[in-house]
Amino acid sequence: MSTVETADADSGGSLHQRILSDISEKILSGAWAPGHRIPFEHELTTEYNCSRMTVNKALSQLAKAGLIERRRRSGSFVRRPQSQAAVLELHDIRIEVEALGLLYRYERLEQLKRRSNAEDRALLGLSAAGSVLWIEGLHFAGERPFALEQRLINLSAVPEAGNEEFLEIAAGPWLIGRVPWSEAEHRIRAMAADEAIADALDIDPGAPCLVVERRTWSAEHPVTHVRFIYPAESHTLVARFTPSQG
Amino acid sequence: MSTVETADADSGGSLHQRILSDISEKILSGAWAPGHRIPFEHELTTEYNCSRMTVNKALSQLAKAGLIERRRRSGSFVRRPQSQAAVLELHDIRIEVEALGLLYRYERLEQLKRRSNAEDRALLGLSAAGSVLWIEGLHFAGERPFALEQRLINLSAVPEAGNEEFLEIAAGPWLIGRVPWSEAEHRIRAMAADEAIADALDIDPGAPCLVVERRTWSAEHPVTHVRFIYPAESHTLVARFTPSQG
DNA sequence: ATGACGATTATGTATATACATATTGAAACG
DNA sequence: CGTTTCAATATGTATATACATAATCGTCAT
Repeated sequence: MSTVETADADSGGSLHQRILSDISEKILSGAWAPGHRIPFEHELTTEYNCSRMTVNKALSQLAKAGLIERRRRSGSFVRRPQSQAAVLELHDIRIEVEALGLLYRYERLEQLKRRSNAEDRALLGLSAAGSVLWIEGLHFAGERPFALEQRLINLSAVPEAGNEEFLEIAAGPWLIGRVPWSEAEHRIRAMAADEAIADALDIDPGAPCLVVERRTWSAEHPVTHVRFIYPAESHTLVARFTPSQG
Repeated sequence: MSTVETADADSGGSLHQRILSDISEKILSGAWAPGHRIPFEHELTTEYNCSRMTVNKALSQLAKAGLIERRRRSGSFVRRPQSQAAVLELHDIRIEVEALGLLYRYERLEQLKRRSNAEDRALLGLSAAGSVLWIEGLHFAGERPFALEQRLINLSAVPEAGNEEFLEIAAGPWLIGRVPWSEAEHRIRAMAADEAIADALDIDPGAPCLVVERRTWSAEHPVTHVRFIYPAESHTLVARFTPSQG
């Protein structure tokens, strides 16, 4: 009953990688249904003629990826799909526009330094008052407005931003590189354009827009809140979901 | 210069877990900037007084998570943030509605078995003709329509679906559990409600809607294409982005 | 029957060791 | 001076081994 040996689909070269992909193939194809018990480590050990540590490495990764569930004394089992989580790629708008083969341009509409009011603090998630920077700008694709950006920057977290004039480059790309690593929360919804938005985006008032709001933290400190408003025709978000395999 | 020993923030108990969280804390806080060289494995070995395998396990995981980059002979380095990828949680609509404290109800509007036409094949990504199931249904939150669902099921992949009447349970929950594991692609956009949609959702024609389209494959076979149409007020998608930590 | 208890078992973590591999830096050479 | 060669080095992978831990099963006493 010795399997493999000749390798089905060598995916990475190392043994534990092959064990991993062999098993995930069985699960993803449905050959091993949810609830099915995966061979014990010592069985795989003889099947692949390797040590338990090698098998363990593969199974641990499968468990972390959420494909299997491991229970002491009982064995490892195929989990049933549950968390419908998808990976949403959020590109820089410049990239997005240039991918369409159009000329990108950014234009600042308004910029204002002020002491944070209650609404600012709510948006940023701040408890104490402090100064913030408010920026409104337009992203163009060719001649057409592509997206309206409304941004609030917490100057306590990024004081250098107070000295910048975001005239022709948006604050987003500027912030990346300055802020080390970040956590972010996105909210996506549809909205009807009000007068001001319709005017800026050159669309009809009441026309549907896609709104993407992002709140960003770095090391627990709120950094920025930004709202992108896209005319419905100009943008589609794409998210992919694949069970495992980093 | 011996650090830790007493443990800063025990996050999981095991040593390699602590090493991992110690280092990721340094990176995420910005203490170790992008490009910074992380101590060599043998240095961490003496710092934590453990074997190289233990250190290696932690660093390998950090590398897989994308926080660091490892180069032979040179060492490991903090990567700069790049791929703005966020995890989008897509819950079952029933869950979504019940989380709002409202009564959930599903009502089928239309169901039709037919031979796939060109549009069906484009939506599902099928090359050959075959029979498909078309279903339209409404999800209610209390008395109000919450979302309109338009679904196409590839009966070659899920023949049993042809015998079902999706009268009071939506096809989504039914498909999960029947289809082993899946890959999915989502498209999210805004749209103005046309007459038919406005009528079904009891909103004004032209009102903004959020549209989520999902294509699903299982073991390379197209399974279903579904379009959820939400009135703008009824739904906000939330996506979170955190650099690492499984 | 039922409950307590200990043996068994599979996984979880860690160790010391070994060799492979890629890359760097320096020495040797033309 | 430029090139080749080689040794040093850090990571990558695998092994055999050890003990910890949790869950299950059978046994035994109540």
